[in-house]
Formats: sequence, C-alpha cells, structure tokens
Amino acid sequence: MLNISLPDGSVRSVEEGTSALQLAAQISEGLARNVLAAEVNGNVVDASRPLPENATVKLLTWNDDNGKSTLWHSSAHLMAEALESLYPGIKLAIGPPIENGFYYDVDFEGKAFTQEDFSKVEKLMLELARQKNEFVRKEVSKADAISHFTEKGDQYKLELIEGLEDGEITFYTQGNFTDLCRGPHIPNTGFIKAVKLMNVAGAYWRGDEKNKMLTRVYAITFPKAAELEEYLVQLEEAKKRDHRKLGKELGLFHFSQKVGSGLPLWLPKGTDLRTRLQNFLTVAQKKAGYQPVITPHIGSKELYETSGHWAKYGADSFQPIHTPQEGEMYMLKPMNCPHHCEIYNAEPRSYKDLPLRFSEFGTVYRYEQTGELHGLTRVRGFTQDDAHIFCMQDQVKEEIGKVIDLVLYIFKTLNFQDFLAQVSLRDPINREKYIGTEENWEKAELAIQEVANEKGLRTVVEYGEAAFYGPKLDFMVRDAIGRKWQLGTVQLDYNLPERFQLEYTGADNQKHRPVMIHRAPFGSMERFVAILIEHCAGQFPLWLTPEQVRILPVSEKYNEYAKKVANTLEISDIRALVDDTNEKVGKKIREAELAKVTYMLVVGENEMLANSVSARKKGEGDLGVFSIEDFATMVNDEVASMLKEI
RNA sequence: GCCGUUGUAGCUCAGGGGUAGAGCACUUCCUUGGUAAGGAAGAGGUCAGGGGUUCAAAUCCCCUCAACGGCUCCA
Repeated sequence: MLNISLPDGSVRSVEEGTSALQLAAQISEGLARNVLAAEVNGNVVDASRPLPENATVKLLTWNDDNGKSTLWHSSAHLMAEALESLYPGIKLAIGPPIENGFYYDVDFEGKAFTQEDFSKVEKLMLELARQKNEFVRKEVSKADAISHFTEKGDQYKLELIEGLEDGEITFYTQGNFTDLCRGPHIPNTGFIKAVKLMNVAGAYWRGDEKNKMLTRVYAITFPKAAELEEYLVQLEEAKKRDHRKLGKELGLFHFSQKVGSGLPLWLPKGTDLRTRLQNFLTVAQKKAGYQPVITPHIGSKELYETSGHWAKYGADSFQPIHTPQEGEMYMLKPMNCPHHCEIYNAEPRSYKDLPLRFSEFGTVYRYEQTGELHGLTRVRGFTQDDAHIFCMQDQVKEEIGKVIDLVLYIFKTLNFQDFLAQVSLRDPINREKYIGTEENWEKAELAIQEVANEKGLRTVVEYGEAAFYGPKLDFMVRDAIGRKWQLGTVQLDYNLPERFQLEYTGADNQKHRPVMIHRAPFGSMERFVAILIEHCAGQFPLWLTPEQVRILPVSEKYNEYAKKVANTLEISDIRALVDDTNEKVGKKIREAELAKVTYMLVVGENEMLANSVSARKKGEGDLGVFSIEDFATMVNDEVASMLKEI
C-alpha cells in the first residue's frame, strides 16, 4: 500500500501501482471525469502514471492553470495529428501551450495554409477527439528517437533530439500520431470538446530571424462547448476597449499616412487629456524634488558618439541630419539622457548638491521596424516623462524607493491594480557584456530587489534582461487583449557617468563619479494614454476627462441659458460644452452617453426660471435638480477626492 | 525587416470586368421638444498609389505604401 497526501492535509492509502486517475475515481466519479493531470511532489505528470510512495498529490482540473495548459498541450498534439492527416508531408516543429490556448509551428513547405483551411482542421480535430484516443507515453533511446524521425524526414524534431540527453527522451502517441514530447498529457482526447483555430502567423524556427520562417497556427480548446462561446464573447468585448478604436471614436489622436507611420497626431481632446496627465505628474514631481529642464529635439552626432549610442544604435536610427554647409551632423534625439548629462556638466557639482533630479517631458524619435508599429503603444516619435537622478552610490536605494513611491501614487490615482514589477538583472553566465564594476553591479542589483520587496511589490526576477549599463525595474501592465507592455521604468546606469566624465566633489575634497538613475513613471505619454484608454474603456476619471460636463438645452430657446451655465462652470474650473444642435433631448443624451461624457445637464424652462440644472450621470441616469453652484461644488469635490495625496 | 490578411465616402461596411452603394456623421430646411436615435432635401469617392492584361479594370495580375495578427527587435 502507498500513502498519498492530498492538498487538504489528509492521507489516503492506495494499492501499489495506483494512478492519480484511479485515486480520483476512489474519491469521486465526478472528479475522475475532470482530472486532466496531476501534480505529484510538485511536478506535473500524466494522471495515468502510477504514483510513487509517500507522494503529495494534487489532482489538476480545468480550474488549475497547470490543468489548462496540459489540456492545451495535448490539443497541440491533436491539431498536429489533424494537420498531418490533411497535409501529408508537412514538417512539425514545436507545439507548446500558451497563456490562452496553444500553437504549433509547422513547415508547410511552400504550401499555403490560410484561414480558409481552419474549419476543416477544426472538424477533423473534433472527430479525432471523439475517438477518445489515449495519450500513451513511451521512453525511447536517443538512437531510436533519431531513427524514428529520420525515417519520417523531420529535421526539426531531429534538431531538438540532438539537444537532449539519452535516457530522458519520451514519445507520446495518440491515435495515429506520435510526437517527441516531455509531456504531460491528458488521459485521452475525449476531454477536448470545443476547438477553435484563432489565426496563422509567421514565426522563425527557434526564434532566430536567421532561420527559416515557419507557419505558426494558433488555436484554443475547451472541455465544454459553452466555454468556447464565452471566450469568444470575451474577446469581442476586449476589442471594444482597444485604444486604437476608442482613440478614433473619442477624437483623441489620429495617424496620417502623409505625416508618416508611427507618428501620432494628437487631436484637441487627446491633447487636453495628455496635458492634464503631464500637469498631474509635474505637480507630483515638484513635490518630490525634481527640477524641470528643457533640451532640444536634435543633438550633434558627437554627443551620441560620446554616449555610445551611435556605435550601438546608429545604424538602426533615423539617419543624421546634414547641414547645408560645414558638414555638421545632427541626430534626431532618440533619448534625453545625454542632454541631461551635459546639464549636469554645466557646472561643478558638490556632494551637497546631490541628488540632482532633472525632469523633462522629452520627445524622442526612434526608427522602429515597420512591422513593430502598433497604435500608440509602439511609435516612432513619442514623449517620455523622463528624468535623470544623479546621486551618490549610498543614495541609490533611497532614490529608487522614492521613484517606486511616485509610480505607485500614479497607479493608485488611476486605479491600476493589475501590474507586475519586473526586476531585470544580469545574465549570470554572460557577465562580460555588462559594463561597470562587479561591486557596483552587486550593490545595485541588491538595492533594486531590496527596495522592491520593502515596497511590497509583486515582483518577478528576469535574468539577462538588464540593460548593458545597469539593472532595471519595469512596471508591466496588460492591454485589453492581454498583451504585456512596459510602462514605468527605473534603470540604474554606470555607463553614462563614465562616458560623460560626470563628477562631484566629495566631503573628502576628492572627485567622485555619481550614479545615474533613469526613470519614467508613465514610460511614455503615448503608451500610457493607450493603456489608460483600454484600462478604463475610454471612460476616463472625472479629473482627467476632457469633457466633464455637457449641457443639453431642451430646445433652442434655452441655448443662451445653457451658455450662461457653461460660463459659470468654467469659472469654477469645470470643463463643460453646450450641445446646441437642433435635436431633441433624447438624441442629445444618447450622443453624450456615447461620447462618454460624465455629467449631462438638461436645461429648459424650469431650470432657466430657477437658475438651476437637471443633472444626469453617465450610466446612472437622472440625479435630480441642483443649483448651478451646488452642482459645481459637487463636481469639484469629486475631483479633489480623486487627487488626494496618499 | 520576415510570414500572413486587409485597403471602397469623415466613420462602420455592402458590392464587384460595362460610368459607385447603404447607415451614421456633415450642410440646408421643417419642427421647438424634458432624460439613449423627430422629418425632408442636399453635398461628399481617381474604390490606398503606380504599372500591366482587356474593347472596357474599383473588380483580374505585378510592384509600392499603409493598417491589422504574429515573429524578430525595443537605447
């Protein structure tokens, strides 16, 4: 008999050779029907494998992330089986589960595979799923594995096998399909009840652009048909929040092919929103001891030779601007740091001056590859809410802490809760690509991690993601369709102070080198506004929204009174517009609701006589009658409470 | 940059080898209204750009550009 510990702390005795699936059946028939895999002593394995003695077992179902990914991994095999049957001779590469579903990279060898082919693949997959074919695991020797795939002529699998140790190679077979696979898999294909191929895309073999581009087929499966329907509805909902769609509908920004791709034009309402965000941050930064500076949009090529950016990114930048005479060369500013270094160098600095914090909403231009451009999140011209802090090494930790506070204040004010702090450190194997002393790096990496923990951030450490000049702390946020974007960032830099020979005189009357911290709480105005739009589905908080109030006269006879109300509100710093179109109130309300205006004020005979307004809140409806002054006070109080210090 | 898809009015889209369509938006007129669409008329397009095939191209073919979904990249 074997003793098996379950997550609730209980221990069960089962016969030797019992699998997790059989264990489930002993607990309940219903559970057994839902078990997709098992976590045995912390490892996810096939539910059909015999359990070892004294194992701690967690039965995984669709409600567990590992259960989901097991189903999707098995679904990838199912899709491969279907594809191979429909397109004999194709070569399969890899097919892992991903966050939402799975994909398989396939070499169709010149044959086209498009969306039109999806339905027949889906149909065959469901047909194969209904056969309830078991996933059978088999350990094979390296030699046997090689001969199997040599016979099949699958160079991708052979390449994968090359990197594996003999003795750790396993095959999984379901129906007529066998794949090289570590597993685990669901018991049989019958668990897959709904299938949807999502899209096809190109993907380089092994993620290297020098390699052949394969066809990546994305798909998702579910254990219930209803869940697929639900998922598709969810996707549709997410698309409604897309900042590109809302930006157009709300008149925030525009792209013109004539101006150039990746170069956003900010429309009046978008500019209003963006300016308000800038002002908000400017006030917060002033309190935090930042000094605003302004630098030009171009800088001499020499500046970037000094910074090292020319050598590293020169070829991939907008190319230098040549002057008509003299042969001078200037570059569009791709970052603000070198300029700020020269501001530091404008006068001799003492340790008493540090930390110095120079801030600038600095517009920069980067030549992004055409395929990279994406709405406002990836553009060629954008404005960083940049600042550089110059401090002594023993001030680093405190300064990072203050930056984190600033980022958290912003996120809290805007109600961003779902973010992850990514700590980017050196690649432990490849240390020579980083510049700076080992001692400083260690201090810096430790400082970032310590502060992040002290501030209670939910962090994930990524090795090898540090910049070559220092470690980073990035605040990652998701967009409407689940893509991750970096917003706020804090980066330590030991490189530029060296290259620009930055110095301060210490208490010991000796010259010392300061540490430089790059930071941008928003990241860039463009990306931040994009994420903000998606975050609040275009319904901006009252303090930020361009149009807080719309006044709706019941008929043209009350347009004058409506304008008077607007003027009164304007004096109280409330942003109000009058809808004086020749339409009925119902229509005006509809328009205002669709434009996501927070407050609507209906005014007519009654209001004009009583010097009042009939207020209505978006999504909530009629609020009743207010005097103009009371309404203004209410709005201003609401705004003030949103911007309270934390 | 690479793979794939798409490009028709300001917006959302239908159409499709034989002189360009709808709804919304816009302009004018009627209507003067009370909490999510009042009515009528009008204006608006070199069908992304260029080249080709054809008696005839928005439609078929090729190239370019852009957008979209990914890959690679992201100072």
